[in-house]
Amino acid sequence: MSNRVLVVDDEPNIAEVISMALSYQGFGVETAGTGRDALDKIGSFRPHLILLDVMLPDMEGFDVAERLGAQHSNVPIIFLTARDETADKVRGLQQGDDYVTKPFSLEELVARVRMVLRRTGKAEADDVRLTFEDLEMNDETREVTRAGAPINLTDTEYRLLRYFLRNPRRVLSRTQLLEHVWEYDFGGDARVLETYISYLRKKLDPHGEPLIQTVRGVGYALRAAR
Amino acid sequence: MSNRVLVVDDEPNIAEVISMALSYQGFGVETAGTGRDALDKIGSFRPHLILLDVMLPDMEGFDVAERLGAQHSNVPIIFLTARDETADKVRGLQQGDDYVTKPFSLEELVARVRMVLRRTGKAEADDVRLTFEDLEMNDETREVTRAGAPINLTDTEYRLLRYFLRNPRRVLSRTQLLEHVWEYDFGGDARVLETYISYLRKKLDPHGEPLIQTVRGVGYALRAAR
DNA sequence: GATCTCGCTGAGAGCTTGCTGAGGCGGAGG
DNA sequence: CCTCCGCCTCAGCAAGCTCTCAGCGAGATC
Repeated sequence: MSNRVLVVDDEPNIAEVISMALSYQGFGVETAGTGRDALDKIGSFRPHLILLDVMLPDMEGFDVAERLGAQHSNVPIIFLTARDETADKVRGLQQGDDYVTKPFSLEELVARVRMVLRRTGKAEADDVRLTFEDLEMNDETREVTRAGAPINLTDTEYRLLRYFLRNPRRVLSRTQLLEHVWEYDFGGDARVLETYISYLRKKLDPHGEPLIQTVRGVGYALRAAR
Repeated sequence: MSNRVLVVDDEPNIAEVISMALSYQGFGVETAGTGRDALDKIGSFRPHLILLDVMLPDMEGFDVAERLGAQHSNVPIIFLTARDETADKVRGLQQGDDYVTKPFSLEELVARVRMVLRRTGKAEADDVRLTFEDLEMNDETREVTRAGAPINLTDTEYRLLRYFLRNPRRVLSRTQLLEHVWEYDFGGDARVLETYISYLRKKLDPHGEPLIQTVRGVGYALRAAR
């Protein structure tokens, strides 16, 4: 059985996107659009973790958190908040809680969710070690090696590679990659992706077979050459 | 029992073509030409999914969607829209919704329909793996093998073969193939098809018996030689 | 068997898609 | 304030794919 996450956001698009990303990674997911709704669903769904938008139509996310605390003391919460609401504005962080500022990339969000679950000891078998062929990644130390040789990656390169490692062999579309690795409202030139694929290949391939295959007109896949 | 789809488009030709493609794939289909008509039929037909043209004679597709939301909250909608109406113009996407720009290939449309149904958990049996004789196709990784040997296909070759695999043994007419694999208003030389059949045979047959049979004067079929 | 029609395939033009090197910009750290 | 590093943009180049065309071969018809 996998961990359950309740997503509370009044923007259906956002709730949807987050929900898809999480269920893709094997989490059980339910969504709620209002504070009331959230409080209702907590009883039946019994999530291990709650993703909670700070701004909700009927009440502040914090109020939800407080009422929650009264009932189901120990469910950790990750708050979703706009970037300009500074960190200290996020009051009421209990032990185990965390927050993420919008806009975020789905990769980042999923990473936070895993981290909080691990921290609060509610995580299932954790996949901290990701491997494919002779490529290894440790998501706790952020170390990456190929055939034993250490590889230095920048943050973006790292998150891109991690998304590939979580979806090996599968063909990932440009859109999918941009949505997951970049911030979800990234509006810039889609060719960044190609640049980063190029960076990754340059760093990974000197130690062996090419691993990132181009599927022309569709996307990219992490797989061994044929 | 299979999934039901309501097709709403005021162009009878388009509605017809889509309807045929979907019923061919085992979906239950009804069509409506106006917004009023659509709202009427939803009650009796109770579709699992709605294909909705954005431009309708009596009202905007979005209005239909809104009224719908009021009544039958959770039916996902796929909007059909002209290519130049940019993505963000497609407002009001609810959870589970999607959109497709015209012109599209029927293969693409069917793929979207399946995806949305799967996403909203209303899908029937999953068909990610397609096989025929010793030929195998995995639609997630886009890997194709014959007798275990991997085969590299370009995008068009892949989509053509997939359509064959979804309709094995059946004789498929040129028109049918062109409509499904190419964009439905493809105006070019119909002989592309022959070229691609030739490409496919060249790639598939070295590993065994010929699989794509010509039915002279009619079309092609995927079946073992006799 | 002759003729005609339909289908097959090799070659190649043109276009789309992807790759990569160079550089500007901005933030972090000294 | 200056420097360095990582992120993103841009433009030119390369490669791959799609489609066209034409000539040939194989079936069909009489």
